[in-house]
Amino acid sequence: MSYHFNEIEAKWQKYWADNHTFKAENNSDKPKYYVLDMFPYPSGAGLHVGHPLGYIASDIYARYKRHKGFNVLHPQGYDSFGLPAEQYAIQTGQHPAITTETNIKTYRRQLDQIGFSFDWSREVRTSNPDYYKWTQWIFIQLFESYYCKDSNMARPIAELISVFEAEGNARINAACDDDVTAFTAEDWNGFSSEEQQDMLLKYRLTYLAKTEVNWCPALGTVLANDEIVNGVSERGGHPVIRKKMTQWSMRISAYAERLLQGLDTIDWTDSLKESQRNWIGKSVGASVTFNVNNHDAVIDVFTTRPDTIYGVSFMTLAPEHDLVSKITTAAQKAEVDAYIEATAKRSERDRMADVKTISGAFTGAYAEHPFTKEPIPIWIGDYVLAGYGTGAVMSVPCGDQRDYDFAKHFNIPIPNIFEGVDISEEAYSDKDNTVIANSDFLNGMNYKKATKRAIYELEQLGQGEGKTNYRLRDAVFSRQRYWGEPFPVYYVNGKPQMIALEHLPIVLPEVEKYLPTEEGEPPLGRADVWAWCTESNAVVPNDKINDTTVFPLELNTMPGWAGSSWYFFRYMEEAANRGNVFATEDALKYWENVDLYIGGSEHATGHLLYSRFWVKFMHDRGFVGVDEPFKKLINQGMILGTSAFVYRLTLENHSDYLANVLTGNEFTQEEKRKIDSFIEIYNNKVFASYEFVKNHPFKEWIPEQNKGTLHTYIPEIYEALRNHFKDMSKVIEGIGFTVSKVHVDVSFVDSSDKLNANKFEKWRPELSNSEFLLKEGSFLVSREVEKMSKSKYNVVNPDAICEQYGADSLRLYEMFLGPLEQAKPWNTAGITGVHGFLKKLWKLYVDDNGIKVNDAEPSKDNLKTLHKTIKKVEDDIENFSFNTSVSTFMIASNELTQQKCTSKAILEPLLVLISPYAPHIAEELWSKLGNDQSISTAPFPKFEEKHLVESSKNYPISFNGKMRFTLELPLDMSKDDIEKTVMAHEKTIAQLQGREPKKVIVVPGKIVNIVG
RNA sequence: GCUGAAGUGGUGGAAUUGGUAGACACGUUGGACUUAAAAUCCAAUGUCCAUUAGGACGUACGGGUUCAAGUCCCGUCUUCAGUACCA
Repeated sequence: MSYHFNEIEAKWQKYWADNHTFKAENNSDKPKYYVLDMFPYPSGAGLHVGHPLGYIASDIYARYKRHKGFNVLHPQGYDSFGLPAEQYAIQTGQHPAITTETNIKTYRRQLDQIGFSFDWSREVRTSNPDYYKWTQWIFIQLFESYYCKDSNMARPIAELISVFEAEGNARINAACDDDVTAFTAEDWNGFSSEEQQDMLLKYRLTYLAKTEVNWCPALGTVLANDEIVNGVSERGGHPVIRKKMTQWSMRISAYAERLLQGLDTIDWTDSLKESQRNWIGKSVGASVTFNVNNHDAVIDVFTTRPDTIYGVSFMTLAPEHDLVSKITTAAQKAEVDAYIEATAKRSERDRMADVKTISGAFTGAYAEHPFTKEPIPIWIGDYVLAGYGTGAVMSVPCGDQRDYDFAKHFNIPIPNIFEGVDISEEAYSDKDNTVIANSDFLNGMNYKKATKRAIYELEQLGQGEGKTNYRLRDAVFSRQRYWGEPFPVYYVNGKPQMIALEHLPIVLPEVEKYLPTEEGEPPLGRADVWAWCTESNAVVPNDKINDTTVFPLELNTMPGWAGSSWYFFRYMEEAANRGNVFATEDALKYWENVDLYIGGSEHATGHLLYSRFWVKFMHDRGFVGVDEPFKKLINQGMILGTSAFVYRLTLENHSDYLANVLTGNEFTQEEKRKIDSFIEIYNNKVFASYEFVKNHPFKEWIPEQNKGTLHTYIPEIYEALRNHFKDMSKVIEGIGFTVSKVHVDVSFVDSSDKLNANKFEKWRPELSNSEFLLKEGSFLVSREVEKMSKSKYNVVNPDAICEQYGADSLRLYEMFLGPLEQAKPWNTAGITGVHGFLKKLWKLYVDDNGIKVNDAEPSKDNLKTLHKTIKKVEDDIENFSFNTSVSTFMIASNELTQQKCTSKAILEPLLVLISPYAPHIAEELWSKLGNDQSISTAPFPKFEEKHLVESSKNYPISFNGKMRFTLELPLDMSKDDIEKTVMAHEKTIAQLQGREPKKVIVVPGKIVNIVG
């Protein structure tokens, strides 16, 4: 009986589905464990072998936890709103819901065939109205909340309103827009309803604001930064302009400090936490107000170094700063205007990328130093960004390198305010060893003391205060797209109104085209039935809009991160109980949060920050009990492709070339004609084995297809051409060629990098009848590691692997490739190693007569092999070191085969160890051993130290640290006895050649080292 | 520039606390079986020197600590990822 993996795998996948083997229970005596994969977007291309890597790892962990007696929640679903489906819809007119459905089917089939232990009964899809009903509900809750800085949490907006009614906003300490001014209870009560709504919007956790976006008029849409290349759109190369649009924003900045502090409570990688810390960008310092001379104006700056305030020798404003036009003197106006114009032309990217060019202009105006009252020239410079802080800097050239460079460039004085520091070459930015000088009351103080004192003195003057600044900006939440969640919002007199929970979901309307309207409105502007009737509480046709009972609905949709910011809570509830709540309290209480989250690092500052924000908000408002979504998080590394290249010859007639003329090589008309017809037949059809190119000095210069040309004279190839085309040497003499490197589909190449010429010729019509220049009888391709992508022909589909080797082989091999978190290249050739292991494993249990396992008493060696495997595998899984477990399994099966082990006492527990990795073969052999229950909850074997206890050790004997030979000695031998035995050994005597050792180091159980 | 991770045979990688560097695989070479191929099995395989015995070198590079360094310390280089005129 041999190992028929296809049959076995299909059988068990069906069994698991039919028996709901992996259904999680919401009521269980077992401890809970929640393992989650990052939400997949079901793309049209389906899965390639890189995608399941993280799913396999999490599946191993989930299965392991079941063996360890946990009630495991391991769900899966789809982040099914998104741009690709919408773009496909724009191109083809096909409704995104249909393509999404098709793509999900493909995904599901591919996932099923890999044998994941998902509880599919809990599947969610963000584009499903039953789901996005609750996304809309959360949005409403954000709208109905403000952030109270006193209690440091979100609270209902109603509380704020009652304070406004009773006493105005003077005592309110809340996160709000910068432009909020003070008002009294009388003011508030006197406000019109519209004025009150406007004011509340400045406090709400989601609010409407005019935000600058990258608007592409030609595409009629807003683009993300990475969709813009060199100032034009990536698609189509259309111009992009900065445009202000009214959009929903999320007041995530209110949570900056808590998002930062929360990082200390979760088990994430340092690099990930570091990215989030950088993104939040906390800096502690002071805000300082400078009066502008001869103007009724002030410049506010934020500085992290108030201690250096006496070193200020100029101010720099962003060219876009509002004050610039007001304060610029007539004499400087021309220069300043020219500079502003030049800056505006430079794209944000150019401006940021160019660090070397120092540019700026003097406004002619002066500010007043708060302490010395000296005039300080005000400059503008594009190294100051309008969007960060206040858009203005107090420039301290002696302490900041950029200020220093600017001052040097424009001959601005650089006063030195540091004691005993040379600043003639560069700025001195070391905070720790600073002693302040030339600074009046700050003289002699260190950074800490001087900072404190400077802030105190500024407060006395009323010109500054201590302040903490965060880089984190509020997140824009509107998208001008079709395929996303509609907002539960309609507008009365232009003011947003929320639709009550009982009328949700507001379902995405039908449109006849998925493009923006001609007027530049989002695609929902094309919907005919998209108005809200406050009497029937229903969506009604637009022509009913009367602005008394029927109002227009919001035209934007929500961004991709809306649905993915809370989906992990939805999984906690069983589908049957999801009707009236996003998840019941019991479910939320039982599952708490995700214990293990696995996914790619590209979500470091997007999804992973936004979901933390939403969870903290939901926690504040009492909707969930936890305030972090993901306790432990692991990033899986990317799987790269191993591209294959062939070397193609592009032929030219060189009969008249100098080289031939010089050698006296002449061609007759007849010969030239032959050359031409040869080229006609064989141009771009002759391929040279990589062996010919391998040692060429300019190998690196050989261009890829269509990427320039390089004439390469490779004598071996001429030689090969002459051999290949017998009796045509004269023709060959007259031919010149260019070699270019061409991607070839990796499925045509075998494990030894030999090309399958048949498959290659059938690939494309123009490749038929190709000629191959072999070296030593074989045609080799070259290989390079690149990102896996269709255009590089290095994509490997898991379907093909499952078909040829089976899902268990795929699972093992993905793990075997290397550490989970590291990027590593895929090379299908290596899979024969793990596949061979599974066959060997099978043979350990089954021979031609069926199962061969018996009740034989296990030998000492058998037990040793089993228990060292238990220990190693358990440690490995706990440390997410899955690659080393696979090696351990191989070693165990090699050893047990060697030992001719047939003992059930060994082979049965071994199956449990392997089952998280290769569940199908484990189930099959488990049932063959007579078990009638699935292996999935069989207890994990218990490690027993006693089987590993050794009586002797093969000591390495080193001389001056170099191992020369080994010696088997009893472990209970004393240090002295070991030394005596070793010193008396003939090999030791031979090594020493009569020398007297200076010292003998004996570490019992480890090593002996003889020095001298 | 900054932050983080990493650099080990032809290749993927192992070495968990400083203690036998290269486990386990792939590939390669040779052999067995076979009419042949596939499959399977056996052996060798870091580099160099040597017929053998054996020896020298060897974990990016240069130093250091130690009886002993892939592992610890200092410096340099390279690669990858993230981020960026962040005041």
